[in-house]
Amino acid sequence: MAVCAALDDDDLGALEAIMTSKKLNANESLVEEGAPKQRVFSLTSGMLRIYTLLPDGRRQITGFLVPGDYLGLADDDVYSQSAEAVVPSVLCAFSAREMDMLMEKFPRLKERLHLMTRDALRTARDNQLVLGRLAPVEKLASFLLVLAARSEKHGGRRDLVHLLMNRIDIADHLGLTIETVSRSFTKLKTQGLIQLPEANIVEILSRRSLAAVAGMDPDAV
Amino acid sequence: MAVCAALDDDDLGALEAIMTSKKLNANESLVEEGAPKQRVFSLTSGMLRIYTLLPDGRRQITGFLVPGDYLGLADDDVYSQSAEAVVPSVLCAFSAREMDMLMEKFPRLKERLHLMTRDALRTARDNQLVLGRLAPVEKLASFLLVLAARSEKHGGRRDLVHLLMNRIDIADHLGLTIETVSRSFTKLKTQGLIQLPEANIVEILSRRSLAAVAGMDPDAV
DNA sequence: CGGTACATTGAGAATGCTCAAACTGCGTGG
DNA sequence: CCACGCAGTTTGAGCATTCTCAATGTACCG
Repeated sequence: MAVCAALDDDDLGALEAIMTSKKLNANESLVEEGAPKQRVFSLTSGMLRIYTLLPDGRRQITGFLVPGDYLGLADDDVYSQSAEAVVPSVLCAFSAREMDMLMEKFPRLKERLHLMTRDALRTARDNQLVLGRLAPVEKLASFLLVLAARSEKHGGRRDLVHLLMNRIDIADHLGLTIETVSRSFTKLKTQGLIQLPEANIVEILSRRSLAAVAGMDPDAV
Repeated sequence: MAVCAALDDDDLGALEAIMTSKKLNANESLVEEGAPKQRVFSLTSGMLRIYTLLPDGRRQITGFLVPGDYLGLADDDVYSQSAEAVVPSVLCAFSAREMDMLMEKFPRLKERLHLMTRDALRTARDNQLVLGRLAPVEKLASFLLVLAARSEKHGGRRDLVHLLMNRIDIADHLGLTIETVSRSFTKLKTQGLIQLPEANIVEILSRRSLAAVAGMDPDAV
């Protein structure tokens, strides 16, 4: 197993040399928006939520990190967002300075991170579409499809999603209240598109119909 | 004047060698989502809207490009979004292949584009906060402050914003209807925060209050 | 066997949307 | 030069949806 998931194989030796491991408990904070970016991270196991707070406490979770994801792509010298563990998590930590030096030394590592940054940008823009133009049930359907695709990519079943985050997290990610999230789950259940054997286990019964509900071209999924 | 705005001075000569100029009429399409990325662009004058469409016609404008902005940062081999001119615009066009080669040759150019990509990522995430957690008047206030900041950066007055886009564009950017956008303008006017001498000229009377309405810390502006 | 945290359901209120009409600025043609 | 039409914006009224507040349900843990 690649201890530090998904970084460039050639450079793994050099990476491991400067890496330290870090464990987080559930809901433990990792970085705070506005703090100097001294370290960057690669998530090994678990899940992180990346979020911004408004002065009055409203929260927008801009995304959830899964193993293989990198924390610090968007930031120059300060973190632009806060990050917390959703469940107990393990990360590889690197000094931001040393990582910068390593990137100069290993162009493929640099290229890899830039690829991930472009990917993150496309994802963020997809999220803008979801937040700005989808109705609640559509938002939830879209979210479940994203989670299912990730599950498949990590070797899981693409019709079975394990929700590591709770309803509050989902609501703060989709721009809804927890009640509306819950009602949206119920609607998808009633329509026969999903099953909820447990509150955080989703079985997708009809991928195509779910995609149609998500306001997408069903063939695009 | 830097013909191709805001690219690295050292590399300007090499850039100009591969560059061609392109003019667009208002509402003329530049690139379509899904098409192969054969060219990238730098906006010289005018304004572009970057957007995604849902199959049923709903539209999310993820951002507006102003002079100096670059089109193609997020894309690998296909455009991930469509782009159209808001007003008559002039751009520098580059072959994507030649630009890639130039990036290898001039590290500072590459670095510059990666910096712009990170910046775009932070902006996209800010937009997620706006779309997910702000009320209509807050969204509009936030949008006006962004435009004002850009106006200032380009040598204009920071309390005077010229809206090049129409209400439909604003609505599709903020996840609202045009009626709600219009009513939000009226509210900001009534509260004495802005004046609208013309439908597309906004005078900001109180920056701090506007920031407060936008759900931000007034000192952060 | 409570107790706690989380999720669901219900009822009423508030908000934003839909549909419709009026208003404004501007260009064209009588 | 004015009338007209057109595109864009604003305003109004009613409706649908989502949010708020409250209660109930459920699973897990000490």
